[in-house]
Order: sequence, then C-alpha cells, then structure tokens
Amino acid sequence: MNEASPARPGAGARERVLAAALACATESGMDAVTIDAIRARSGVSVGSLYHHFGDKQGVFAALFVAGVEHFGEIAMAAMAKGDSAEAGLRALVEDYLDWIVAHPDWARFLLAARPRLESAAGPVLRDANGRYFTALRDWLKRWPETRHLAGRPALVLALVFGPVDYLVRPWLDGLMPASPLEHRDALADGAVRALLGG
Amino acid sequence: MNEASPARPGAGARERVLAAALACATESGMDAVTIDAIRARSGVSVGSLYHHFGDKQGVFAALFVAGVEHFGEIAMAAMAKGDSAEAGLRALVEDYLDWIVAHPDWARFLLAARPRLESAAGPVLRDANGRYFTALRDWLKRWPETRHLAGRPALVLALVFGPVDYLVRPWLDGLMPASPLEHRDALADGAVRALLGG
DNA sequence: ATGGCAATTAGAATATAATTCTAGAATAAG
DNA sequence: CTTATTCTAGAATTATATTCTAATTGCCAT
Repeated sequence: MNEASPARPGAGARERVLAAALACATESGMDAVTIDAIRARSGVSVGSLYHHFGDKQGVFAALFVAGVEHFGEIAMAAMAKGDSAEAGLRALVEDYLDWIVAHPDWARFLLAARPRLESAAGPVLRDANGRYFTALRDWLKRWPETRHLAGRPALVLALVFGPVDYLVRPWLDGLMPASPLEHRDALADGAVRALLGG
Repeated sequence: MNEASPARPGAGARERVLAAALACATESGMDAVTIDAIRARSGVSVGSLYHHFGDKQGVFAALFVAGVEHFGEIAMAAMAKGDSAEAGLRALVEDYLDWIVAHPDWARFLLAARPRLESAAGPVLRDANGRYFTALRDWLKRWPETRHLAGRPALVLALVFGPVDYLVRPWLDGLMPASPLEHRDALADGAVRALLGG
C-alpha cells in the first residue's frame, strides 16, 4: 500500500477518497476495504473522511450515486438512438454491455454495491431512479409495439438488463475467461424477442 | 435479542448456527450480522462457532451452499417436467419464481450473498454448479429447438434467471409493494420467446 | 491587513466487532 | 477404564470503525 502524496489540503478530498475507495474495492473486493486503506491510498485523514461522508457506508453510497449517474447518461442516450423500438432496444442492451466491458471497475462495484445500498437508498438515488423510470415510460409510449408495456417499466428493465447483469458477473469476478462480448448479439436478440415478440 | 436455550451440547450446533445466521440476515441485513448476534440467537459459544466454520465468512459460505442445494433440486425437477422445450422452460421460470415467493428469506440471502461468496467459492459450490451446468446442457440437447444452445449454457441461464433475479430483488427488499407473481406469465413468456423465438 | 467565523483537517482516544487462544468437558475407540 | 479426539467455553487479543478535541485553513466583512 503506497501512501499517496499528501497533496496540499483542500485539493478535492472528496474526489480523492472516492477514487481511492473504488481502487480498494477493485483490488480486494468490497467487504475487504477498510477505512484505513482508503485513508492511506487517498492521503486524506480519518477525520476529514468522516467529515465528508459520515461513515464508511457513506463513502460507498456516494461512489454508488456517482456510478449510477455516470452510467445513466449512457442509458438515456441509448434510448434516444435509432428510429424504431427494435433499434432503441438493441442499443440499450449493446451500449450497456459495452459500457460494462469498457469500465469493469465501475461495473463490478455497482453490481456488488446495489444489493447493499439500494435498500438504504438516499433521496438522491431515489430521484435518479425515478428519472430513469419516467424516461423509460415515455420511450415505451413512443412506439406502437411497446405501448402496452408502458405500464410495467419494472418488467421491461428486468428483461433488458437482467440477462446482461447475470451473464456479466462471473466475467467481472474473473471466473469466466471468455469475453461477454461474445454474447452481445445473442443478448440483444433475446431482449428484442422477449419484448417485441419473434 | 433473546438468548436461545443453551440446549444440551452436541445437539446440532451447526444447524442451529446456520438457522440463526439466516434469521439474523433476514432481520437486519447481511452486513449488519455480528458473530455475537449469531452466538446469542443460536446459543452456541464463540469457540464452538469458530471450530465449526473457521470464520464469519465460513458461516455464510455454508449457508449459501445449503441454499443452493435446497433450490437446486427445484431446478432439476423443473427441467424434467413437461414434454417439450417450451413446457420445460416455462416450468423453470415459474418454479423459480414460486420458490422465491415461498422462501423469501432464503432467496434474499442467496441473492445478497452470491456476489460476495461466488468468487471465493469452495470446491463444494463449484461442484454443484458444474452439476447443474451439465444437467442443463443435456436438457438442451433433448429438444431440436434448443439443441443449438447446448454450447452456450451461460447465455441460457442468463436469459432464464436474469430477469427473475432483477425483478424480484426490490420486492425482497421491501421496496416494491406488488407481488412479483403479477409478472409470472410475462416472465415465462419472455424467456420462451427469447430462447425459442416468437 | 486583520479579526472572526465556518469549513476542513489531523490524529489520538474510544468503542465495537472479529478472531485467537488456552483450558476444560463430552464422546468415541480400544 | 484410559486415552485420544472432537467439541465447547469464554477470556484475551487484535483489527477495525467511529468519535472527539484541538488545530489549521480559506474566506469575508471591516
């Protein structure tokens, strides 16, 4: 564990802590991360850390929110893509998968953190979720084939993202050698068929 | 926290600990569970507990294996059901969902524990997984419509179980009032369409 | 500039929880 | 009955999270 350069105080302690937390989580897995490891890697004192985040869960919660927003833009953009329900759906699946492969550290963290933080979700997160939910609803209403699904956004999300999450986890954890990109087309096909019919 | 009756020694300490651990996890969420809470609830001493399980993670690992096997039989049985690929698939989805609704504590625990324990999976778990994997492969070979999927069992599992997991988590965490059974048919339809085409 | 004020930082002190250790009791084998 | 092995107890130790008090800094009105 190399001590980070102390860095003149005031220089974005928050950011340094979040970066350090993600690095620690990537390196040793989320529950093995200690406050002291974050402190050492970020060069931020314990007191400062607690001042900014309240407690350890607060650090991960902030990191989670950052990650969700980081990714959320991708999802929003994907829905805007294409001029048909099918094109949008494909883009949603493919862009999600591509994002995961391009940012495995973020993806690993988000997938690991969700079950722990979602229940204790702060208002910030709830807001973000709500925003995506309504965006999805609006998008579904745009196309005749999907209009009937506008009342069940949770189902749609499950059918679109569920398989990707499921398939990608073992790869993120290094238990699966082959790249999940091998299943890129199959996953997109699956989502399209599941939602729009064969 | 009510101390359990000390119970004459030797009377299934392992089982009592596992039951207590699941109860604690249900009650306060997996990371809030302490060794001392398990000790108090199970009436088993710290020493005994460590003798049997090595460390805290060992307790959860054992519980996880128990849960996987508990559920594994359901999955095996479901695949045997019906005389067509479609019937088997539907049964797989429906029985999985039914099992979750019937055993929410187990399901909540398994879903929460997977990302943490899967990586550090012991040989026992690896074996179990392998067994289900080959069973699935064999089943896929039985039907002409699914034969082409026999080489991609991970994809099949993702398309079948992924959406269920995704949809069910918020309900298990009490964030969704409506029963996931409302989506039972839709999920089964989705899986069938995704894998067998419209 | 400069005195005051709030935000921030530092790290020692404390509290909480996990794990180890040593000794003793139960059980099984011979 | 004796001995070895497994199991149980709980105190002692270690690791980790959190709190607390006292500096220090940056900022703003004067």
